[in-house]
Amino acid sequence: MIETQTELWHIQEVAEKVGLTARAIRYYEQLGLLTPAARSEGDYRLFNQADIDRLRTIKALRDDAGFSLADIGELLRDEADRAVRRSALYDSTDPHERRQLIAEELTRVEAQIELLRGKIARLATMVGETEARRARMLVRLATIDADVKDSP
Amino acid sequence: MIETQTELWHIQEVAEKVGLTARAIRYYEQLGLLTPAARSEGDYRLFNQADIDRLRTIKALRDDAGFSLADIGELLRDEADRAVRRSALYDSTDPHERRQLIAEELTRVEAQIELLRGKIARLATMVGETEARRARMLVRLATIDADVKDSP
DNA sequence: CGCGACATTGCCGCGTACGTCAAGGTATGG
DNA sequence: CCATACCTTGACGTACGCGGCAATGTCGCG
Repeated sequence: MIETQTELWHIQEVAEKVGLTARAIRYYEQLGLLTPAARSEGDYRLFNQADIDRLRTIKALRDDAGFSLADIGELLRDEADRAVRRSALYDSTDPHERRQLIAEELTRVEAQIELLRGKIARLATMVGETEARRARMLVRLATIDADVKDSP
Repeated sequence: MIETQTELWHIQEVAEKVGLTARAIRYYEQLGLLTPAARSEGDYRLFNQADIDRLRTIKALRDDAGFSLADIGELLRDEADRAVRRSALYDSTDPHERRQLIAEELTRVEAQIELLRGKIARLATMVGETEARRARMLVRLATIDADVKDSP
C-alpha cells in the first residue's frame, strides 16, 4: 500500500500560496467549487495539494478566461462528479456505462477547449488592431522627424 | 473641403448595432468612456460611426479581454485626449511637443499589446492543460474498448 | 395636430464577488 | 497556563455593472 504524502495546510497559508484571500476561498467552498480535504479537531479547514491545484485552476478560469464563478462551478462539477463516481464505480461497473460517462465528459472538455480557443482568437484580433495603431504611430513619429530635419 | 458623410443614429439603433443596451451606453457615457457626437434639438443623443467603433472596442475589451470599465476608461482616455489635442494642435504646435505626445501614447499602446499578449499566453496554457486532459480521456476510452474486445 | 414610439434624467434595486466586523473557539510557543 | 495569532460561523456592508421604474419631453407619420 502506497502512503501518499498528505501534507495539509490551513486556509491562510493556502490563500498566500495561490494568491487569493481566505474569505474568497471560503466563499468558493460555499458555492460548491471545492471541498477542503479535511477538518481539524477544532473544525479548522485543512487543504491538500489537490485543493491548491483546484484553487489555482479556479483563479485562472476567473482572472484569465473571465468566467463567472457560476460558470466555473459548471465546468468543474463534471470533474467532481467523475471523481466521486470513479472511486465508487471504478472497475466495478459495466464498461459500457463507464464508457458512456467518460464520453459525455469528453464532449464537455472539448467544448471548453473551443470556448478558450474562441477567446484567444478574439484577443488575437485585438492585438492585431492594436499593432496596426502602433504602426501608424511609428509612421507619424518618422514623419515628424523627417520634417524637423528638412526645416530645423 | 471634404464633406465627410456624417450619418447619425439614435441610442436604441446604436444599441442594436453593437449588441449593447441603451442603458449600458448611457452608463458608459456617465463613466466618461465616450461622448456622443452630438445632441438633437430635444437633447437626444446622436452617435456617429466613430462612436459606434468606440463602443465596439469597449465591448470587446470587456467581453473578450475582461477588463473592468475603469480599466477601459484608462486605456481609452489617452486616445480621447489625443483626438482633442490633435484637432486643436495639429500642425499648429511645436513638432517636439507633438512628438513627445505621440511617443507617450506609443508607450501606452505597447503596454496594452503586452497585456493582451500575456492574457493570450495564459489562455494558451489552459488550452494545453485541457487538451492533455482530453488526451488522457481518449486513452481511457481506448482501454475500455480493448478490454471489452478481450472479454466481451 | 395628435398619437404612439422613443428619448431624457433621476433614483432605487439587484446579482456578483467578495470585505469587514462581531463574538466566539483553537493552536502553540514561552 | 496563558498570551497571541489564527480559525469558525454569521451577518451586514460595498463596488461594479447595469435593470427597471417614474415623470416628463420629443420625434415623426398620418
